[in-house]
Order: sequence, then structure tokens, then C-alpha cells
Amino acid sequence: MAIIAHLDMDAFYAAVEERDHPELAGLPLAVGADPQGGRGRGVLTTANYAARRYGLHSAMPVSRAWKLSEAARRRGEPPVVFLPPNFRRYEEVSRRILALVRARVPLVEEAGLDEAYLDLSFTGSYDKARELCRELKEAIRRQEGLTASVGVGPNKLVAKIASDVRKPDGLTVVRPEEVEAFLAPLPVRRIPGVGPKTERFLKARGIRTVGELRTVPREDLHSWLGKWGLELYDKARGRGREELTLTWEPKSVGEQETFATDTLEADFLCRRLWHLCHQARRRLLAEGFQGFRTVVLTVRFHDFQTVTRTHTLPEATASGRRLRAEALRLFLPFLDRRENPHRKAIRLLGVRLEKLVRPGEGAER
DNA sequence: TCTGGGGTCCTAGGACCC
DNA sequence: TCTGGGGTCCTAGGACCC
Repeated sequence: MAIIAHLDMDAFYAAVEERDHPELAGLPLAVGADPQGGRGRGVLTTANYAARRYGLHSAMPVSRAWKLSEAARRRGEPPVVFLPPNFRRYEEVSRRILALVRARVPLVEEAGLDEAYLDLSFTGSYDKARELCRELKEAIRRQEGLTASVGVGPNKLVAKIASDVRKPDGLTVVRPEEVEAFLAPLPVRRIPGVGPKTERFLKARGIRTVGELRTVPREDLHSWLGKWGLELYDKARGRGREELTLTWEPKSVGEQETFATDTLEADFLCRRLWHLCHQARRRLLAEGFQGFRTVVLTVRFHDFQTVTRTHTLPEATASGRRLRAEALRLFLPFLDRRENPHRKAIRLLGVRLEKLVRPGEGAER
């Protein structure tokens, strides 16, 4: 019987900034796009717990976060300190934490900079697993001055949900016989894979909690949601994978850019497209790939309508000139009425490379 | 409120092949 | 006259995750 833990750093980016800048300690902090006095177009990556008390959270538009900060200032509370993300720094801290974990746990799956799955089956019992997690949390606090929340359960799904229920600095152990009772009262949104759409869909059918979801017949979920419905049926019962994914191979590499102002200026857009091609290709090669076969162009209009155009080459290439030519060919129709009949201004361009080829596998297809 | 940037996976139709 | 069945690839869009 497997014992899996999910370790999740609390408000990771903001916590690192707070630790690195002691003068900010205790202040509300948000890491993300530049708010530009309320005119910024990006979103927050992370808000620390002081900022969350103002209602800020990750993925919130900075423009809205700015308004909430101003409201707090008018109430006489400290305004939010907005910081740009420093990913190199977070990667460095993440690597150190991971090394610390790996020194005590042989099987670890990285799941982003701020979370990981740990196979604790080797401890032999939930009591020993809990004790090991306590040690890990303490080691992370001692070495890095950061807190983590940990969930332990019979599989990745339960561990992940458990790590989320008592944040920050939580440790939640769910034994196999406790899984049903643990999940039943939770909102369906806590299930990984259930986003705003699925939540609304289920709510419209009177289903709000995992317990309620569990009363829905398998065939109903299947007919409503297809294959995803069958997965949901299992998730509602706390069934999930026990095996960790120890190695990961990128399937695509891409770059995109949202402009400060929506535009249809051909010169500007072509220059940015050129740049995106350059960056995407550079990263492709840096990742050790030899080439790509598919180019995906993304265009987002000012009304947020987003379209993609794809072209697959008969054979792989690494040529920057070829990439730019293909990207431009996909993009040009958007500059005139062929693909843009209402002459909508463009908000974002993106270039993504797929069907990536490693050295030595260039000959196949 | 007005929505980043990096990704993965699924669906569905049409082309094409056997 | 009226239209098989299975498989794979390509393309476009959408939900979701960190």
C-alpha cells in the first residue's frame, strides 16, 4: 500500500521576497506584473497572507489588486508592495529545498518550483510518514526560513487535496479508511482538474461537494462530461495514481507577449513576431532539441478572442529563417480582412514549437 | 475585475490509407 | 443506389494547472 506526500510551499514567491527583504516583513506583498498605477495589464503570481487579507490572490488582474490596495490605503492601512517576479532566485531556492528533500526521500516528483510529490511508502506506516514530514518541514524552516504545507494520503490525488486544506504551515494526514469522510464535505473545486467551467456545470445540477458528486451515477457523469466524467467519478472516491513521474520531457516550447497597447501596426507586430520566433528557437536549442516540425501562431484580439493557426512541416528543421517564414505566413492574413474582417486590434502574439525532435531521432517522420 | 506566461491534455472533423 | 470500418495525422479550440 502506497503512502504519498504532497509538499507545497506557502505563497512561495512572496515568501522568498519577504525573507530576502527584511524591511518588507509583515507588509502586504504581491509578486507579479507591474501595476502601473492601476493601468497594468498583467496578473498577480502570488500574494502573501497579509495581502490576501485585502482580498488579493494569485491570477488576479493587477489593475484590480491596485484598486484593493488603494482602498486599504484610504482606510489607513499599509498599501500593497508590488514586486516583479525574480524567477532565477525562486529556482535557486527551489533547487536547495529539493536537495534537502531528496537527502531524506529517494523518490521525488517535481511539480513546479513550489511543489513536489514524495513516495513515502518506504517508511512503512502513516505514523512514520507523518514524523518524516514534520522533520522535512522543520528542516525547510531552519535552512530557508520558509514554511510548507504537506498532505499525506494513499495516492497523489488525496495527498494534493490534503496539502491544501490547512495552509499555511499545515500537515494533514489522511489514512485510507479516512479518505471518504475527508473528501465528502469539500467543495468539488478542490478536486484538481475541476475549474470554473466544471464547477458551474455541476452547480447547475445541484452538486457542490465531493459527497454530493459521489451520489451521481457513473453513466450520468460519462454522458455529461465524456472521458473526463469517468475520471471525475474516480476522483470523487479518492482514487488516483500512486506512481510518481520521475522524468519529464517537454512536448512544446513557446513564447508569447501581451502588448502594452492593442495595435494593428504591421511594422511593430512583425518585429515582435520575429523576436518571439528568435526566443522560442533559442530555448528549443537550449533544451537540447535538434528541431521541430510544427509551428503554432497565437493571436489574441482586443476583445480577448483568441485564435491559433498551425502548420506542420514534412520534415523537422531548426532553421530560424524557416521558422520566421512559416510564422509570418501564418500571421499575414491577420493584418487584413482575410482573417480579421472587423480590423480588431491585436493584444497578444505567441509562437509555439511542437513535434520536437531530439538529436538522433530526426529521421523518423 | 478584465483577464500573464509557461505548459498539458482532450475533443472533433476532415483527409487519407488499408 | 447510396454509402463500411478502423487507424493515423493534421488542425482548431477549450479547459485546466502552476
